[in-house]
Amino acid sequence: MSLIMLHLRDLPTLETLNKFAARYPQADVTAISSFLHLLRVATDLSIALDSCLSQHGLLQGRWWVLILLMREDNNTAMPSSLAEKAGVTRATMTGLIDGLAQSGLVERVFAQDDRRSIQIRLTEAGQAKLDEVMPDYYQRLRECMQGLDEASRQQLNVILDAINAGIPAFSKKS
Amino acid sequence: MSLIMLHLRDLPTLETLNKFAARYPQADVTAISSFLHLLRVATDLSIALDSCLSQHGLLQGRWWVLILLMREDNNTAMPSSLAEKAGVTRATMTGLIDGLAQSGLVERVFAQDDRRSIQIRLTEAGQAKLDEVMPDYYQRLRECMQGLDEASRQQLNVILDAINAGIPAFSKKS
DNA sequence: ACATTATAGTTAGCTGGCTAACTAAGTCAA
DNA sequence: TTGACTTAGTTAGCCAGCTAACTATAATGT
Repeated sequence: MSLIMLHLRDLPTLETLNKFAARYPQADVTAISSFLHLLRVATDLSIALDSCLSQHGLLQGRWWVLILLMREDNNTAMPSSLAEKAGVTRATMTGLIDGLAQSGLVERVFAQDDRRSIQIRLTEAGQAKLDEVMPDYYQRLRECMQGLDEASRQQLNVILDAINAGIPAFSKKS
Repeated sequence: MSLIMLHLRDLPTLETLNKFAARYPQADVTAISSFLHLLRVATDLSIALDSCLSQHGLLQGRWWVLILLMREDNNTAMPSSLAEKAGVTRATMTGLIDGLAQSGLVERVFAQDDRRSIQIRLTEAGQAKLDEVMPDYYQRLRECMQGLDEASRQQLNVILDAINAGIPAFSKKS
């Protein structure tokens, strides 16, 4: 589950935005500004998450697979289901599982009823790794978000939903 | 300027969050929820942006370089300056410039005073490409954000600043 | 003046995504 | 029942980032 997005460092000044808006009348200056700000903060959060995980020898993709497995009742899921939930291709999931299996954090269990499919199971070592990483991750996240009260968090969710609703208009094919 | 981040598709339900919070008492459920929501929407926005740019034969990295050049007074900048503003390494910028130069959208101009450094200049074709892409990008972005009034955009900026202030606590090395 | 250090850019090789093509196994309809 | 289709997983090869090492040039200090 890696996402490619802008690695913005240098957000435009209001002056720059107005210069561009003068040439391109379609520009909605506050929309652009909020959009870039959102991508920028999300980028930095993602980098911070990488930094946290790397201190435990994990990367986002593999970490997320472990979490998805722990969510399951018997800590078991099919690769195709994991791929879908993680938002990666099945090919990518094969690679993630290879890495996790090599580290002993998950294991492949062959199904007897359908010999095409296999089950991926979180091992004890995998659970132990999560028990090491998650408290650190949750503690850091708690501290990161502590400047935001419940009302602001709620507001943020409402705003994000509104933006999300507009995304089809952004990515339309025409 | 590509950023690696979660490609989250399957956000946890409240039930799942509570299950994790029961095992890991450090968990701050609303913090986790808002954090993942933010990464998810940013991810989808980035994918939408990719989709828009690809219809004009561009990728985020190269597109951003063109914009940075257009921001400059004489449409000219040094590779190292571009790298810093784009948030990529100089090595990556070399590759971006190679691609843009091959497409004729920028050109390398050798400096006479310091023979180590070169200047990158936006060509007429590069400006024409921006004049093709930016109206489409701005129009799509306007439509995407049209569900958000000015007050909400302002709120979003305040919230993002608050989160941004907490990022050092997230990525601290200890 | 000349050895050291710093700076600008490039190259080589790694990584973790991706798509497309493939194997193997199950399903279904003529 | 057998040929076409679907599904699960893997493999091969591409791409755009990255780091580390390199060349060339400039600046600095003794």
